[in-house]
Amino acid sequence: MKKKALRLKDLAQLLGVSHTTVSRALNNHPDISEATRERVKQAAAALHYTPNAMAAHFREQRSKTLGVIMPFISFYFFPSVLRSIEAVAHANGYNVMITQSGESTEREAANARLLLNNRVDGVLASIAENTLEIHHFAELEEAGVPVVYFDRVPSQPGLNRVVIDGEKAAYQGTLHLISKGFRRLVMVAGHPSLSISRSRVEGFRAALHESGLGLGPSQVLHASSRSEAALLCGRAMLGQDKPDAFFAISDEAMSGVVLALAQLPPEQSQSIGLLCFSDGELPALFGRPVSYIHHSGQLVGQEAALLLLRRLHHPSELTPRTLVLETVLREPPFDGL
Amino acid sequence: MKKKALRLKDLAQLLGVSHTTVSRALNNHPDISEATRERVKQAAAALHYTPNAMAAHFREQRSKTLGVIMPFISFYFFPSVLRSIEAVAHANGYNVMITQSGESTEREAANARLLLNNRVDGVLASIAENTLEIHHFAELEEAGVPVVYFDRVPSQPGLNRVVIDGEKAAYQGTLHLISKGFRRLVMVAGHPSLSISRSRVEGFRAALHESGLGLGPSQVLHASSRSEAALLCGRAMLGQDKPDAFFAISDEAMSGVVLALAQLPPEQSQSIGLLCFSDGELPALFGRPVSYIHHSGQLVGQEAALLLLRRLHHPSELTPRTLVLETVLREPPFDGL
DNA sequence: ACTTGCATTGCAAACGTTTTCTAAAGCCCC
DNA sequence: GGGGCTTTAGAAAACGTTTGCAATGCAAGT
Repeated sequence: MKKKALRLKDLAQLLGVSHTTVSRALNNHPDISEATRERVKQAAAALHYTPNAMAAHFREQRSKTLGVIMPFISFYFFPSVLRSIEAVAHANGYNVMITQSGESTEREAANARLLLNNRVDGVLASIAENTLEIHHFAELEEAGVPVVYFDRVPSQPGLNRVVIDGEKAAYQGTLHLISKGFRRLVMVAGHPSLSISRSRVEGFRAALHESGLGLGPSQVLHASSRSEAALLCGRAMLGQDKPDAFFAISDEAMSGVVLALAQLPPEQSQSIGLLCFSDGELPALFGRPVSYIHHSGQLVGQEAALLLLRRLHHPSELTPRTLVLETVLREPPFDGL
Repeated sequence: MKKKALRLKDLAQLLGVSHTTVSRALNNHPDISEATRERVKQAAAALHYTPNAMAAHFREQRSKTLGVIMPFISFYFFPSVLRSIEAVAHANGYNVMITQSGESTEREAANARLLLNNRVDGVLASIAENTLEIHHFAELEEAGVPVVYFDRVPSQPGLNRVVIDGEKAAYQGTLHLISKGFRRLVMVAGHPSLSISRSRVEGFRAALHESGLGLGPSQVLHASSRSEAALLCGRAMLGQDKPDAFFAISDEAMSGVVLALAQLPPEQSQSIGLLCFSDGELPALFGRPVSYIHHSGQLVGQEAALLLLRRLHHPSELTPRTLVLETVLREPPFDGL
């Protein structure tokens, strides 16, 4: 089955030229005449020459590959990001190598090292819940591998990031809920050390304060999964000071809320206000009105990949930048099905 | 910023041994004494030696990388598959390189060629809607790169596949709906040339025939996206012979159904029976009872990756096999939130 | 003492490509 | 018709690792 692959040298021999010429012809080097170039390309196609990218990358000392580090390729958000990272990368001649940290800083560091060993040209990273030190990412930068963080970004200064203004969006979202008449708001956030949690909680807090409502002790729930969100939210609905609206920081958190509310009698749950940060696919499906702050994973991935490519192609532009994407609050009914 | 990376040779020089010895020590070659091995490893760690995997892979003529070809890293199903592929691959020392065909056979072929150029050790593939010829995959096998297909598999004989018995599951699911008293069933399928569509439609048809119901002309809808499913399903609900149950072949198709039903007055839609093939995350969220045939993307990815690894490690076991995974029909209420 | 065998280490080749440097060939112009 | 220039092509080096084989040193066997 496995026959020896045709090499540049073999192709050259068959054509009666040197392998140098073949290489140059295939790479459109200007030194090669139109005639030979065509002849070489035709032969390469006819004989199914398969260039060994490994050898080329090794020789060139760059892999033409972008590494990705994310917590999980979960059902929410990250797939959209990955999808557009892949699209942008391939459109620009780069491959994509993915790794998942599983929310473990240790595995995140191991992944960073793995990508470094594989000499990826750049890295796109969304950090794990517990990651505070970013020594493992600093090592990448020191080795000349630029890192662009997206969504879940570290708070250290001087980094390249693609984010939304979660604080502002949460602030506005909270005011929106208040303007709708809701008063006992509960935010369902993620792990407290995550920047996205912190900033959105801060926006929530600010809006409540400004509206004279203040932030009670149990008005922020921290849940790392859908089921945890459901649990905490269900528990909140059993207390005496029942929430009249939930503001979830992700599709996943909102899913938990919806699951919890489904356990309650309709008359108790139907008037509850719901708002979440979302990629936009899920809210229309919940079977009840859910407003959302559109946070496009597609856009995040695209911009992060483009920013990384820009850093790769113009290494001189060294000033780290944080790209803040726009968000829009959308209310049902959502058109276009 | 970018300083020259420490090489095996440099490390050897610093230690006063040959680079051969360093290589062997780091790879736990038995010929190296315990003492030197330790000394080398300590030095490597202390000096942050970063082995150049590109060079090693090139030399070994294998990339320790699995390639993945899928239509889209969409919101449904495929992320789960990818997630476990990544997990299994890394647990076994393999990297993962992903590509999306975007439902285009041409891009699928280009991706196959790309992966071949990159000398991936094996490929996991789920084919595009229109793919009938699999010449581009045959080329991989001819070059010694084994291919394992999952979920959307070609129908040619002699291939390695991981699938579910969609026909049987659809047959049983259809009988289930009939036993619940539904009579005017409509199946929402995908592109008609996809094997998963064909087999599930076949099971649907068989069950209808066996129950003496027969398959009317407009009882199978073919939709390639959520919005198309919603459109066709909404149109079906406007006809005179309104369906009383929908059987969707994916989470995505069911999402379309749910969106369409949400447009109708509750009294018209609430009694409609709903069943779909699903990864299991979505059905609980729809805000109305939806039964599903559990089709675990996680399991599919895991088994496909394991099968591929088995082929890589035991190339002698050449007989192609099709692994058929079990499915379970689940009905609400779903426990565990 | 000389050989045999074993444990440990080193030398050198090889993987397939790109690229720098050099050389040959063709051409123009004096 | 030869000097200098341009165009084209080749020779050789380099990228960093792994590995077959040779070499060394030492202990044990004869």
